[in-house]
Amino acid sequence: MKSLEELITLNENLRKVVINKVIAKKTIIQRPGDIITKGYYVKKGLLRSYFIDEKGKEYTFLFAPEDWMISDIESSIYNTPGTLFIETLEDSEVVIIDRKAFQEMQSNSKSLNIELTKLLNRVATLQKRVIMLMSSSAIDRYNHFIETYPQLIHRVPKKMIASYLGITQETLSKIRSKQLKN
Amino acid sequence: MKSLEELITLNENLRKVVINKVIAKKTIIQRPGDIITKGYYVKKGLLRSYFIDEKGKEYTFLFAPEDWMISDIESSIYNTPGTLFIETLEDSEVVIIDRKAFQEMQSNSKSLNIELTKLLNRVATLQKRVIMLMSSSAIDRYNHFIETYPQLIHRVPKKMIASYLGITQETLSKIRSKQLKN
DNA sequence: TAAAAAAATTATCCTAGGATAAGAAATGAG
DNA sequence: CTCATTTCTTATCCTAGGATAATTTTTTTA
Repeated sequence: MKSLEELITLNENLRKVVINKVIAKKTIIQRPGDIITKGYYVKKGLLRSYFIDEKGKEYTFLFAPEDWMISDIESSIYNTPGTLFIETLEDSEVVIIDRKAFQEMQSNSKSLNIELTKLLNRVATLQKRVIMLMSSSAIDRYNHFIETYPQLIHRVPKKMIASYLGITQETLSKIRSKQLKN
Repeated sequence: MKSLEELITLNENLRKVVINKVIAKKTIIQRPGDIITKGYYVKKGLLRSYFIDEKGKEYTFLFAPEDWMISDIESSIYNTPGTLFIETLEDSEVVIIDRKAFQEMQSNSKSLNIELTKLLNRVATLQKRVIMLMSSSAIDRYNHFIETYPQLIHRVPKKMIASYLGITQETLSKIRSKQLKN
């Protein structure tokens, strides 16, 4: 497969939606709350995305060394404020891709665009799941599950819900009985 | 946005790569080791994907009620044996989409296809990450990290690696010093 | 509708990894 | 080169959640 570099050089349209940039190390290039439609392709150096929870604890979401992409997918799909910081860990050269412009560029295949949207949704869901697994206690994960899938609690055996949350069914039982008392 | 249903009815090409099926509850429709290019869109009922680790412990990866998609993405990108079971939890009606045929159908936009591949890779990466977070101990996660990103250990502060693995930097220190002794 | 199988609960005991704290080592800035 | 800041390590103590096992409840099947 051709590198992004080569592709950009070759493709007339692509060159229009793409910007090259050199960024010094320890620069925060994106913050939670920003509404972003940008993705960053790393030509040289090292970027990192991370988030900070209410208690101020920091969680690294992704490292992006050479030839990786990094972005806050959730935000770029839904045009909602992002949740991630993105920063350079080393002096870096990146290609900035404006996803909006990119997507507008080719609306020729309807079904493919729908497939793309589905996939983006999937990435966003998994992104949230990883964040949950890293930062939340079993109780918080359970509560979040109930909010997100209120119907499923009645349709799915508890032990499978436990196995989705990454806890044992015994622990899930503890949590539920404790919650009933309050 | 139109439902998949409507789209299929409207689109001549789409109808060729798509099969409707009714499946009884508790049927396993896919197993680890299968080489799969299929995705399942749930019209009615409830599917679940899960995996089983070496110790026989079961982890639910995803629930798919009405209007969800479910598939083992990793396998369908790389044409490698899959890692997930997929089963019906209720009597279900699904639309089976052959991803290979689907993708061959529209190779018109090169750059879009590349974008698609990138995204699929991203989903696969996140899928593995979720599986790691749910099923592995801190030590295993650390070892896996080193194997996957051998260079990064030297380029990234330890505390950021800890925050990527979902552990504290003190615990990472414990792990590392224990490993040096062996 | 009875018997068997599977799922859920509860209690006890245990361990991986968190929190806290304090010192050592490394990095950075003037 | 030196002082200050950040990172890393080590030790102690503690807690969320796992493992095990026994009992109850629900579901399945004959």
